[in-house]
Amino acid sequence: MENSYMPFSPTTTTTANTTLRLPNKGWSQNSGFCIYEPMNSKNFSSTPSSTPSNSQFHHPSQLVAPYQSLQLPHRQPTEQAGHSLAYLVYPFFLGQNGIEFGESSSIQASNGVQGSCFIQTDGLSEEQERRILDPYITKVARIRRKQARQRSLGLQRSASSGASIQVEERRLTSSGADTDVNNNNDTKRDLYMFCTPDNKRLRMLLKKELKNSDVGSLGRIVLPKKEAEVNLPTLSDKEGILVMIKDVYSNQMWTLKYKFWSNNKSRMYVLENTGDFVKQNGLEIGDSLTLYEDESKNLYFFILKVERFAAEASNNQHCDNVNNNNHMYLPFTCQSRDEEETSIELLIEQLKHKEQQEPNDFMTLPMDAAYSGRLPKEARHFLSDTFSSRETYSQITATTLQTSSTSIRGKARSVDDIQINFDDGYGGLDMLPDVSLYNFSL
DNA sequence: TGCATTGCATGAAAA
DNA sequence: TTTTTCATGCAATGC
Repeated sequence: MENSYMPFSPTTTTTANTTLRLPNKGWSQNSGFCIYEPMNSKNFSSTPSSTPSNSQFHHPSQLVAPYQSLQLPHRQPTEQAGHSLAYLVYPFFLGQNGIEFGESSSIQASNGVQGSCFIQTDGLSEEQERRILDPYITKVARIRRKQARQRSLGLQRSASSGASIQVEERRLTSSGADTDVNNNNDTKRDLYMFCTPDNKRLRMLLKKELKNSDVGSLGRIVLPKKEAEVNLPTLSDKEGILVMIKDVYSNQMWTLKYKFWSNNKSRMYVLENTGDFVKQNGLEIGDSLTLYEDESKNLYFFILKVERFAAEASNNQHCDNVNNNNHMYLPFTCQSRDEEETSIELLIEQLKHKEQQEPNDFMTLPMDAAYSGRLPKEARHFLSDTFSSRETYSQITATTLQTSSTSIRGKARSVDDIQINFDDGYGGLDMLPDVSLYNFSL
């Protein structure tokens, strides 16, 4: 007897073609999800399917040229009145006090759509201003960031540390601004730190850097045991179960078999029938496969082709709007406290006048310094409109860009843009970046 | 017989 | 040094 774990409804299998949809009109919330739906093994196939929708969300390979072979996290550009393009990256990383669109009346989604990941760029409201200045809020935000950072680093949350944070929050909330119940709800909710284009919250289950045997002809991907046992459905027998996994930013759905082999007194966990999955997604050694689940236990996957990203970026191909949050190019960074005090303005000046300036040079500095009032007006305006708290983002990165499509022997002919990334610092190097971009010409 | 698939065994690497 | 994990080799099996 074969079990399956497929919260996604398998009833809608039409075409494997990636469809396009608006971010605010994502997968149907009521598309007949069923949990642990039995599946006839004879009818099983790993053929991808996609949920039918009138979606117009752009697969990155269809949206922006640089992603045609990169399959980086998707960035949805949005025209903002009076500003440059801003980009959001999916799966979007959710800051605890940060990108909570639709939750704050002071932050309206653009296009008149509540709950979208797009942001209005009008001036600060009084409410926003109050929140920015409210030290209590920023303190809570700091604590929550600490929690998120610990989780994101993959640390097992010990009972003691968890308790201490709770105590600290309780102490803060004794004024009545919050309750233990809310804390618990928040803690549970905080596990879901990413967001799909249609605003489903995701939590990361496991990440696998693909090896030769994973992308070879065997059609199976070995999964890390610890994460599999903790985060994936428990397997009672060797038969395994069928799982339906959806691409984070396309509608493509795959049905794979999740099972284990006995290995001495232990187990090896594998995904099987991955041949077509690997082939169609063009997976190669070094690419990473990350599994997520949403709050309804639907499974999602995300592919990051790190090696090719590094290779292409280092060849200065299509550097526009490529973020470097993987910190692959780090010619220099702020080292001393004095340097950290450097304003964003000075940082940009240093980049501009750096000898032999090349694309992907970048510097970083803490958000506090960036927010010291010397931030360029446009960038500050953008920040204010985007984030409800100055504490939300802790680091700023300025990166030079090659904006000219012309290059000589792989080197940029000119570097005429600086891209500023606002990095919340939650994710460390291994997590998908939470990034918003602000570009302006030198 | 040959090829593909399955799952156990082995050993290197990491903890 | 020992234990555990995991990449992969390879024999058994099925078609």
